[in-house]
Amino acid sequence: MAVTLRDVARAAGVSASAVSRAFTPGASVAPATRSRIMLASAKLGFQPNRLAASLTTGRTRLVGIVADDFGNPFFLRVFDLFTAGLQARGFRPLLVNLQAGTPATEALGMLREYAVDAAILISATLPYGFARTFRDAGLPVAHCFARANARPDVPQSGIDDAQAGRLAARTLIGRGYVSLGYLGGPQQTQPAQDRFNGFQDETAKLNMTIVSAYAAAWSFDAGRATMQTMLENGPCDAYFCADDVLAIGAISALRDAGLRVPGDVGVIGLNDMEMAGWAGIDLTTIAQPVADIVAACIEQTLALIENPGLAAEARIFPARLVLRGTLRPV
Amino acid sequence: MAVTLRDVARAAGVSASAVSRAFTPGASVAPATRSRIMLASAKLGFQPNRLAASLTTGRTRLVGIVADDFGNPFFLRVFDLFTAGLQARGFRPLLVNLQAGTPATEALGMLREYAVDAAILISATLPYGFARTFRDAGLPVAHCFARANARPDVPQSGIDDAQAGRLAARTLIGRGYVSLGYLGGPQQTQPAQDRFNGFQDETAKLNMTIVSAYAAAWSFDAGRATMQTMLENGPCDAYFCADDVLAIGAISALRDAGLRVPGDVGVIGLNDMEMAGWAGIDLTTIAQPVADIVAACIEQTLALIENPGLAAEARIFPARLVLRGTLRPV
DNA sequence: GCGCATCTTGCAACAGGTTGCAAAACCAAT
DNA sequence: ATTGGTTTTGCAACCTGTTGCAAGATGCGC
Repeated sequence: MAVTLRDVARAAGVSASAVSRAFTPGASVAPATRSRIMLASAKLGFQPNRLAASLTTGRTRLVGIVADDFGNPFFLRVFDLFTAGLQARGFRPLLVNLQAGTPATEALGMLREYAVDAAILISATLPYGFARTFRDAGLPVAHCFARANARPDVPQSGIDDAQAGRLAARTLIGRGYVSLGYLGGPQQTQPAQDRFNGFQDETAKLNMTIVSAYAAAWSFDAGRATMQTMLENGPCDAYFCADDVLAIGAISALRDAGLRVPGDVGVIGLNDMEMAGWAGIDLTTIAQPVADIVAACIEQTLALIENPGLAAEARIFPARLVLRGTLRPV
Repeated sequence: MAVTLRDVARAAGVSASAVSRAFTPGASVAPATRSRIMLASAKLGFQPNRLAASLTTGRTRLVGIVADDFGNPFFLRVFDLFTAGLQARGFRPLLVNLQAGTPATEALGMLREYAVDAAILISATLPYGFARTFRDAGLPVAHCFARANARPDVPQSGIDDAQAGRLAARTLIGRGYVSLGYLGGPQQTQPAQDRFNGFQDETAKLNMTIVSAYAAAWSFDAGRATMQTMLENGPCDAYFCADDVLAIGAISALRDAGLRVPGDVGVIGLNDMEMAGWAGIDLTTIAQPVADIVAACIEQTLALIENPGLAAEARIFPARLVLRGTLRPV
């Protein structure tokens, strides 16, 4: 059915090797031969099969994208950047949509079946050993949005969650909020803990105590439900929510309880996803430089493919305050 | 580096064919032999290379997902459903992120290189001939969220946009709104036109005239900007926005102009994306049964792989009204 | 016109599986 | 034991490209 190398070879009156070389930049072919081959290819509609080529070259130019949070709108931008970025560099993304609890070995298997050149883990919630399973199997792997770690097991990129937490605390303190609350994502996830730690470090300097709670998921509903529970003991002056969606859910609960934001209570989120800036939401938040983080991750991944022995490095970017309308003025 | 069939064959003391058959359900292997092979495979960590297999079987179990709108949060859910659905049936999604204006032949080339078994177009904005280019090249293809068409060129699934438009009109008319406006997405896209046509059909029955405008993209900013322009001639009683994100942008413009929603002006959107239900947005909208649409599309695609001669069929689902807080009570 | 260096080309082996075919092994019945 | 039928197995060819090697072609300087 499909046109093969040998069909073209026959049509152009050359050997199969010649056709292969015509499609390999820098290979030894006479210009006249090459153009004759290209002509025949165009006429027959030939397109080299990269998978067949991968058998000998050992490269598929396929990169596995492993993600487990398709609920958070923040990730749409991330997928866009990853897929476009890989595509621009001649790689094609193969998606693995991790259902909660899929073991690492199974995800690994799904990718090895297709001989991907590398895998990228896009997740803040994946357990710690996940990336290591991939690396130990000899598959180049990078972890995006992982916990900041000066000496990581695999290349990683993201923000320093503790720094983001400190920034949130300083921002709230600077506005004169006194009793502070923290609303995190699932407790077993690193970002939820690290953001809390940074937040607490800064408040502890002033001997402030903070209340905290962890939502069951990084979602609107979980944020809303958790805030409702927190409110049973009365509201704080302001809350740091470890994620924008969580923050929006929390605000919904606050307003339902008759509290005005920012009139009665301040809220600051994290991520600066697109809709944080939408009217009706207008959320003050801490931004991750997503484009930089993704670009760094792609760079790390491709470097690792070139040189599998490369030492793992952490690319950590600063988080940045984005002021909108959910905190009172200074 | 990687463990191959022959390594396992050697370890298990059988031929390569035996190993291949051990991994092929229903193939002729003695149970004892199979378990010996499986044991050896497990010990060596062997995993069949599906790409190598595809050379002889002609099947990669790869499905190309072609999408061009990573800006609309609605699509995150769609990606989730597609990737999970394909995965559950043993297919792996290969993503093509279409930049505006990428010609169909180029997208096709990216997929043929990897010998995908089929392609799925996920887009309401792709030009009409796109899918046909794929089909004419002999690649099974289905189009999700395409224009409802009783006799389509390729299998398609989605809602009947005209019906959705009629539903919007009837809803607004039923609430007593008199002067009505339509805010569509990019004018050259089918859904923007068809939703308008349905909307107009219904209003024409009552001899109402409607004002209409088309946004430059299916985005918040475009919706907001277009509504600002529309307001120069004074507001309508209510607007039907052909997409939720557009509607949210439009509401932002209305409120900025000092108009209350739903006090002064009513707004109804389309899609019922998750955040339409969030507090602070609370958008009345028309829902597409996304899960059904995606499931139908996957089904159609896999059926087409099995039987490439299958006649193209349109699976059209009814759109449904979701009442929230942006229309005045009846 | 010759010799030598450089290009170009085809052959054949190979990458990692699959599969038609025929031989070998097995089983039960005579 | 022998026969006939069914299973199981291995051989070898094949899927589509790539690549080392050596032979053939070309070009250049003298």
